[in-house]
Amino acid sequence: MPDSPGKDSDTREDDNVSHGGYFHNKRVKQRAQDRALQAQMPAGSTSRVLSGCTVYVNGHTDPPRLALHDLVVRHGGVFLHYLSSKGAATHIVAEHLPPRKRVEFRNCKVVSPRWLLDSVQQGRQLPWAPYSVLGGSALSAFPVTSVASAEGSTPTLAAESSNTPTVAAEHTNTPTVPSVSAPTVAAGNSITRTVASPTVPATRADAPSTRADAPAARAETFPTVASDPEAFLRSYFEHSRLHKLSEWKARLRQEFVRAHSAEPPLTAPPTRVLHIDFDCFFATVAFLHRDKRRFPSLDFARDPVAVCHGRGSSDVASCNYAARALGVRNGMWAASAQRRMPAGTTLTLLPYDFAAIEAASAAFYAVLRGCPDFRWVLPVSIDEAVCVLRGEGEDEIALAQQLRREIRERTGGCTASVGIGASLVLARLALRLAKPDGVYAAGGDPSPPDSFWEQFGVRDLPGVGGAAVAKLGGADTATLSTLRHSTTLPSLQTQLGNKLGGKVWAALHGQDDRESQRMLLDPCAVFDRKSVAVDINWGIRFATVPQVDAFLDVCAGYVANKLRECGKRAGNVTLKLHRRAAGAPVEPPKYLGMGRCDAVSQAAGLGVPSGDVGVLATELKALFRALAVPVRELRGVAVHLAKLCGDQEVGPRTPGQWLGKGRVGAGALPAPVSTTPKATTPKGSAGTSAERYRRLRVSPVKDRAAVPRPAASDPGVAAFLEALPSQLQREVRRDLAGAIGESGVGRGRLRAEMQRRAEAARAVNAHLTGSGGTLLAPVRFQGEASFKRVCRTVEAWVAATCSGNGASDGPHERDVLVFLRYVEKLCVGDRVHLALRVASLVSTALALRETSCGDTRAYAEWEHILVRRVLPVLNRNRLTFQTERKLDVEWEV
DNA sequence: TAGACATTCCAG
DNA sequence: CATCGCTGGAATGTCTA
Repeated sequence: MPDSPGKDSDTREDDNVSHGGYFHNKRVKQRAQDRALQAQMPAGSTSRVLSGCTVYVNGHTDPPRLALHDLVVRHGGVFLHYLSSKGAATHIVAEHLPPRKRVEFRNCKVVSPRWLLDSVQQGRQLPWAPYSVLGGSALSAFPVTSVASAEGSTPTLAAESSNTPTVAAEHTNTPTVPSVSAPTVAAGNSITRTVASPTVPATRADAPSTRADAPAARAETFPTVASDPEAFLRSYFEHSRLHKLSEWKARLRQEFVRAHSAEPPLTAPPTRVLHIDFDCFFATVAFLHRDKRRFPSLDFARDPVAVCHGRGSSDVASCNYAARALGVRNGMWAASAQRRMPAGTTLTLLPYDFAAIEAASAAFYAVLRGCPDFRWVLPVSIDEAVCVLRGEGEDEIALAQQLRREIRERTGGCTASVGIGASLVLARLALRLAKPDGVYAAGGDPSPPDSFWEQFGVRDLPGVGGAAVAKLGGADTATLSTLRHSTTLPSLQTQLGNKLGGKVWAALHGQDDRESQRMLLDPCAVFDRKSVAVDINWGIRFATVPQVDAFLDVCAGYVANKLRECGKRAGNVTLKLHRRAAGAPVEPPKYLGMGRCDAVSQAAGLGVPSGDVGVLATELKALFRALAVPVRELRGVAVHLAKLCGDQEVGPRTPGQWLGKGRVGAGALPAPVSTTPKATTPKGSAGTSAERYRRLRVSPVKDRAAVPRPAASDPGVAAFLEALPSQLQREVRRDLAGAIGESGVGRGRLRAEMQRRAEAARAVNAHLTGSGGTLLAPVRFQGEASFKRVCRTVEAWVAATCSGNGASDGPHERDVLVFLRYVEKLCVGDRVHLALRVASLVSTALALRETSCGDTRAYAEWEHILVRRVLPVLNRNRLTFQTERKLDVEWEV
């Protein structure tokens, strides 16, 4: 196969289309893998016979799955490792199907492996019907729409219809899920799922659209992280209350900043604030929007009601006051809540109604924002706001009652309560007394009387949670009244820490601490986003490293999109993983929950602030390998981006923001490190380590100036190194430090470090050898498939080409081509980290060589190869390398 | 001693 | 059938230059 530059042009187009989208196209990568595979095969053994076929293999087959993969790819087809939706494959290959699968795939072309073999043998795609595993008769064809959307660029349709003329036009609009019988069902696009009704009665179908035949709909397969990370995340977030809560809050804050950023901060804290929120919001909304035929006589005031997804280990998101009176609490599991019901009483479980919640919240905020008495309406959450009154003297209670009335009317019956006070903390405490469905104004001068404080415990104070109560040593039974007389500021600070101690002390005197006051004085500064994150700690179950990589790609896409939406870039990325705790059961009590876990995290500075998916994805994969959590033990994945700055602020020419710091332009070639002014070296590990690296590299060379060198290559290896993900940079530097005998690592840490690296090595090894279940074909270098041995070969090669006495000119062109090809295959074959590893290996080996012998010709030659030839290969893959640093390097060179 | 990073806690 | 355990921000502890 020719190495023509345009050979993956269609991939690039796909990339462009998907760039900036919520999730990027996984298929592109699969195809790239397969193309790489095909490129490795001898030219005579390939064909285009299966062109247009997208094949999924179900269950055990003869020949086995791997052989079929090979066959399909070899003959121009697309092989799916897993089935994201039934529309994704044109053919499902199986020997036989269990009954359940027969139902699931009853509208698909399910063929025996023989169909593939015979088609290839005869050199054309044979009719599939005679090979049908389901009996072949009168099967409806594959939905044309889904086939078309699955592969935009391949002429699938033509190939399909020529073989199966029965794909009649009548099917054009057949939905994938056959059970949606009513044509009036709203175009709920994406995945149709049967919403399990958590309600006690066994009857189903509470969903807004009525389904005549729900049981058939149940055959729908649900996306899992491993099988379809993108669909999993989308579906998960559509159903996660905590995700919604966070998302809504972020949106409200952003809207606030947009509307008020022009206004100056207040100079003095306001004297009166009003804290307002809905009573048991989710439960109220769920009740108001319940299926009235199923719950005709439900009485919200008397009957206990809770909102949750299921009935066992499902969290109670919200419950009404009748349920609370019986001991039900938010966050409790549904089964546990049920158990608290006295005999004869049942807890009614209602499903979430997120759309209705959003609508009610919109009405709520509309009422508040429309009130002329408020200087500011500060959003706290979807159902809660702090309103800052313009002045004093209004009739606060009357105002509050008026607002509550309007809110109830405009939300169709949601009640809200209002607490009023001279500070945030007093308004909040007052709100507690106001609930449910009331108003309370905290009075008293300068602070409320003991009778007010008597009604609270420490747990009622903002900022005081379980941990703080534990630190107070069971003081949770004391009322705030006794506490304010019995404690002192120093004792609180000893017990709770400086900040929280001070905060509690202030609260006991009816005042807000500095931190809380900031929200009143300069809300825009407080609401301005300082970090971006995605956390997934439910449903995380992986079997192989590539599955995790694919999920990290999705996460990177998600946070990158968030960054773009708020117009920011990140300077720092953290990967946080939850790992099943030793001794914890493999499957925890909560369905697909994380169970008992240990948390680990590692951060990486990006050097140049970035919002690029590729940069983020690369860093995340590197961090994942550094953390070395065995894939099967993973129970949670979180990505946090910090050190945000506006995306305008990162002009490509901002001096001092680049990694090298000293490198400002091609003309300003490296001043000796010793003379680099300290002040221009910004803080940041990348910068300081880079300095160290350069010092290390440069020092032992004597007569450098005497050798004519291309000006560009002077910062060569350093530039190359800096363009690597920070994790790898760190490793390379550690290697260097170790080799030179520099001991920058403490004793205890060293051991932990060794252990971690051993584990990381095992993880990578598992990935390589396929023992983790990877289906990737081996990539060979000089016939060698073992990465370890390839590394040794490469090292020896570098050594041989510049170990000379000054006579060596560097490597042979032929060898360089072979090496480049190897790196390229690694990249395309989804093993970027290995590509990076082997490339950094060369630079390390080189740096070591250079410090020990002065073979400058060969060294310069190698630098040239690294920077001008290897780096571009790495850069070519959008999702695997770092486009922005690439610019840096190219501009430099 | 400042700062970077890891970890913990809280809220809704 | 399950079930959807998020996320931003502050504070504190620890290590290093």
